Amino acid sequence: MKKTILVFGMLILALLLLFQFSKYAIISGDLKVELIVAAIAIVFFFVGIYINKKSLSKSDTTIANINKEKIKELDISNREYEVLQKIAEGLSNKEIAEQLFLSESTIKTHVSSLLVKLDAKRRTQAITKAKSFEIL
Amino acid sequence: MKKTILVFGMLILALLLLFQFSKYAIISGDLKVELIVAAIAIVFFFVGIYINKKSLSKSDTTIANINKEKIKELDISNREYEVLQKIAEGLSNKEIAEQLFLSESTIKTHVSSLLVKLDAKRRTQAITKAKSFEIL
DNA sequence: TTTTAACTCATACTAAAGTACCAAAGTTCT
DNA sequence: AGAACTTTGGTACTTTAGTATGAGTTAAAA
Repeated sequence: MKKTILVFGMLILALLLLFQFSKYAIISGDLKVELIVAAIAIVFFFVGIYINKKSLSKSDTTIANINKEKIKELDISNREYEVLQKIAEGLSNKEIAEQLFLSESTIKTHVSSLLVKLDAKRRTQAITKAKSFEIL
Repeated sequence: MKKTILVFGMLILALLLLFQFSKYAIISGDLKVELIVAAIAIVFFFVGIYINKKSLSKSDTTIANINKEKIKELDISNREYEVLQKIAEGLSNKEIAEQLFLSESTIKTHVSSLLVKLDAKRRTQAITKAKSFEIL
């Protein structure tokens, strides 16, 4: 967040400087008009691209924010969420157990409570529901 | 495709006109320098945004094209793909059988061959692999 | 008209997945 | 320290999933 503000601030500052410089250059006639116009065009072209990308990634972040709230809303614990992610990766209970250094029965417990909390009958349905809740 | 080329052509033409006009305006001194610079900046800013969006939507289309080719490449038949989609929706073999008016054993046959073709051990892994292949 | 490929279905298994119930150990908050 | 919750794990059992194999049907291509 702070980073974004800083970057945008710097950007605006740079643009204002460019603005002032171009005005000065045109009036004093040090540079050719074409060059200045082209420079402004190019700079603002890329600024447009940059801003657009920023706003797109911002909307992604917004979705990511909804996620965490939804997870809390569904009362899904940290471990359960971890297991959910592994399920979505296509791992079996045994493989998840190995990766998290837990027993398979523990994974089964987590999976069962996940299915209840997500109102799913199967792990595959848990994946689709989780995605519809924008949790994954 | 033709539409895109047309739009881009018009855009470039408009920009060249703007370019020439700004040159004329600055030299003849009809308009204030600030206004012209601001106008160029704004126009190119939005052009940047526009181009960026175009390129993003283009890449989406490309991904959609890869899909069908990849399905053929993996030698996945129509029915198998249909079953794959149902799996991704989180349905059980029984439910898929009911929806497609087939027996459960037929679905099992399709699922098994899908797992082989996608090189997956489980239906959940089939989902993730299919998505990585941009098939779903 | 064969042949090929896709689609269908069955049986008999094995292997996972999932349920139900219980219980101990560890955290966190008061 | 005690309450409340999370995490962990076990047993026993039921239900799906998945494999292997074989076989009949259909539609299109050679």
